[in-house]
Amino acid sequence: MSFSICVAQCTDSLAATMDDQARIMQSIGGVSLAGHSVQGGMALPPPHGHDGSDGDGRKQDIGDILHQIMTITDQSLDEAQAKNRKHGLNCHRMKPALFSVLCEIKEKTGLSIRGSQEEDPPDPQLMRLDNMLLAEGVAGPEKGGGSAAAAAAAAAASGAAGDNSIEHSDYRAKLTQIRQIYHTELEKYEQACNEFTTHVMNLLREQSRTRPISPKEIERMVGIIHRKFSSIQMQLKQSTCEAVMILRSRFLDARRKRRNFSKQATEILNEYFYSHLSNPYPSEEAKEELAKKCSITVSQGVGSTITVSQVSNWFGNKRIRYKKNIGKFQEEANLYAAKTAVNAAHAAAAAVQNSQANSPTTPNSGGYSAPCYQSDGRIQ
DNA sequence: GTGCATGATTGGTT
DNA sequence: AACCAATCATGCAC
Repeated sequence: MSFSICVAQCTDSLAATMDDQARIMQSIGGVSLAGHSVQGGMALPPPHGHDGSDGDGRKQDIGDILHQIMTITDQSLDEAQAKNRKHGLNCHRMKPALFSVLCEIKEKTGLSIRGSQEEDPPDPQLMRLDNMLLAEGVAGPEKGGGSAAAAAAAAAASGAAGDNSIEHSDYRAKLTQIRQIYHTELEKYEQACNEFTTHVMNLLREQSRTRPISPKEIERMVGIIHRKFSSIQMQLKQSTCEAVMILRSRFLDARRKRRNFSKQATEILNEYFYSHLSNPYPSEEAKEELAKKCSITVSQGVGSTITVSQVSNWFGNKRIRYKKNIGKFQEEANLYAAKTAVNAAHAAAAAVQNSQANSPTTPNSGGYSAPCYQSDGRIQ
């Protein structure tokens, strides 16, 4: 975000303070100081003129110091001449007293922006953002403990415990990513704020040697800087909230999105379906078994995990679609019938190896049986 | 872009 | 609660 803007704005504030300084000098130009009228800044008597008397000497002191202040303020501080004057000013015996008076006048003339000095009531929008970030687990202590990766891994490891566990783990992983970015940025801003505050404070302290700057003024400046940075932080919070909202909506929408099962998973389901065509209603245990089997292919890097309810959906869809158009599925049915037959044959061969009962297996012995449909089309 | 395949959802039925 | 049937919405081959 715009760190440079903040810096620019703070620098503006500094420039404004410098303007204030000039105005003060003008305003006190006609003020009677130590009983003597001092004309406008630049129309001061020459700094080194002497008229002999002690009183006049003191007047001369004040006039001298004021003149130096004005010259330094108007000119570049880099100039060698200004350096000399600065040095002269610093060593001037009247300087502390005059600066103290100038600071007092500055405070009294109301140049301090009292309104902004007052403690602002907490911004309701900021509070909303904070509450949301806290509720979403972005701000505040980390939920559930452990790292994001660990949390995601734990969620994934729980497998088919919940239908949305995988999506949920994805959601949590992404949320943690947002959280990390948020905290990193926040830390960066705080660091930048501290650095900038220190820099400005040093600058003001340095300047306070050449122009009257009260500690209150420095405090105010720090306040201004902090406000600027907190407004940037609010932008960060807002962006984070938006990111969370987008993530949420995507997560919810994702429920409706579908991904095709892997070829292996479909094969497993089809094998079961066609080998149980007379009663293609797997029990809860069978569904769990199938879901497990299908999900194993995931660990081999294929497709995504399949839940029990997905297996139920698949069988529901398959039954209705098979029934609607048996002809279309005939080829597929024959294919899987042959497949299961071969499997069964292998199994049988392994079981009764070298057995005398080595009769050839019929295609249907593998479990394939013609479906029995009632007159209304219902699968029996 | 279009049409088909397919996983998910919804409302009704048993 | 499980299932059916219709429908939605996306994936994918062409």
